[in-house]
Amino acid sequence: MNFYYFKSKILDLYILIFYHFSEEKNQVLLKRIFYCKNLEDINKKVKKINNDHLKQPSTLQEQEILLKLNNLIDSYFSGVNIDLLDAIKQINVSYDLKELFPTEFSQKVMKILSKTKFGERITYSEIGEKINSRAYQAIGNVLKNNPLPLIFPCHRVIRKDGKIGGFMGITKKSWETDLKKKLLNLERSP
DNA sequence: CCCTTTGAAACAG
DNA sequence: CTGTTTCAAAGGG
Repeated sequence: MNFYYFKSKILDLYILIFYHFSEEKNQVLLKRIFYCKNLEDINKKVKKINNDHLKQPSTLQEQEILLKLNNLIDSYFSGVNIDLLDAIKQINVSYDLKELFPTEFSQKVMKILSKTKFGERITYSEIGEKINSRAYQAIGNVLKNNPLPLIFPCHRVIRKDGKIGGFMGITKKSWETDLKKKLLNLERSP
């Protein structure tokens, strides 16, 4: 597995990406994305993975793809209406749906989430209705464990009472919930 | 089995 | 309007 990170030019935030690169397909296969507050955060996450063959991008091809992904994400952060789930396909970035979401329940949740577009919001309750479940906390659990935030826009899920809801496992006010707010705000149409 | 979980609803103050 | 209590189903240990 490889990792790559960059600092956003728009938001005060680092993005850390774990991925696998296939030279045959010239494709970056996403495994996990993290929002990080600072470099220390990144170090912790990288150490935690502690995979023997963990390395940074080596080939020119993968660097090229990652740079495109970097730019795509920063455009998104600057308020451009981009469907990341779709846009990454065009720059040879992909993911394995079954690997990311092994259970039936999580797949259903993510399928509904994938349908929410830029600027839209959905509530935990509405997701529950659509998948015929009232296990709201379990839905929150799936979203918390979302391996590819941003790509799968879990920040668009808010509470039914209009409150922002939790983010990255944190419910109280924090930089995590502030980030969720920022992400929702930048999607607001001008 | 036991515990926790990015929530909701009902209720108290 | 803020706290509590109960509910609910999935997932990890």
